[in-house]
Amino acid sequence: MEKSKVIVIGGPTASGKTKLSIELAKKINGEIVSADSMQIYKEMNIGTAKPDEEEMQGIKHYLLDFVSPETRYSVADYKLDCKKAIKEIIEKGKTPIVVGGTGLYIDSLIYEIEYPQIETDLEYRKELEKIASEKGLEYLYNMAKQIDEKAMEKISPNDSKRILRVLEIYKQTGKTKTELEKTSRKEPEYDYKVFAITMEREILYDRINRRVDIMIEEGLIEEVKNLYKKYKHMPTAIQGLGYKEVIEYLDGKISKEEMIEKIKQETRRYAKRQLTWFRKNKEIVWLDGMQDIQKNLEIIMEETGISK
RNA sequence: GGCUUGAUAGCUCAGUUGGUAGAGCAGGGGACUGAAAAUCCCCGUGUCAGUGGUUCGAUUCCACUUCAAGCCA
Repeated sequence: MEKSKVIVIGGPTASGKTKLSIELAKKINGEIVSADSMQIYKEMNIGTAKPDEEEMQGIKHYLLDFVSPETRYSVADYKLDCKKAIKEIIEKGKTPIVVGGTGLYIDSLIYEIEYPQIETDLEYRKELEKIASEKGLEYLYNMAKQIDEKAMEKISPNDSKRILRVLEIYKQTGKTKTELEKTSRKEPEYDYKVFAITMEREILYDRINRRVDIMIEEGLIEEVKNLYKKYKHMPTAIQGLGYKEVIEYLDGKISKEEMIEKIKQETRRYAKRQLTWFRKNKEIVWLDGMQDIQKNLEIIMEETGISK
């Protein structure tokens, strides 16, 4: 039996993914699954540029606005949730359109990466963090090297998160990261067609700057204030761009102008990293974000062979 | 109008006792398998304001010009 087609649209922040995906969904009877590590959180709307009801134009969106900011959510969760959403859409006889800027999430999907079903061992992580602060990160780096020399060839002695992960994987699964990754990629269940939007850097940066100004006008500071008041711990949500900068401002560490500039700059850098990520995928079909939206829809329909 | 100080990378500046120059920031490239909007790695040639002079050789010293800041009229 032929695999069902799933359209995937990536691209940097502020490149017009939301708009394009909604137009596409309208045109081909599709539904949208978000692939965005921050838009999953509830009460984080302005800063994540989450589409509102009006923008969605009645198109159903999955994996948006459904996780508490207190929750620790990860790629492994995403992979499962996303597959479930795709299945649901296909069962309805519609076409799934996966849209978002989180490259890692998209890769977990299109390469059908399987993650062992385990919970993050926070105790162990704390323990490791303690060792790092007492004996230095180098100590952990060497520990990791003992376990998985091959993996460490690619990991910098300064990359604390990856060093910890190598150790955590071994502790929790008894296998090394290298061993696990040898078999983690499975045969994709669907026929993924991946697109990514790009545009001239200068124009993209301009759009980002403008978008940040709009976020401030729409009440980003208020939004963060409320979150900050309500939740003590936001393990992953707090990492959202803009959120930590506003908190620095609220704590009086930086001025409002400095805060705005910082958000803009960090967002520009983020967009650059996103582009680097998507560029790595040689199968990707690039769309020019400055070109007419109808033209991009045509390209997508031609490449996927989906009409309707 | 006179005097003083300055003019070096996109920005802020350092430097060359005369042998064509280097930091921070900005920016660029890359990595990425359970925090990923995270985390991390790599990348610095520019008429040294312009013109002329001294010199084997000037971005460096001298003169003039232009521009900027400050001070005095």
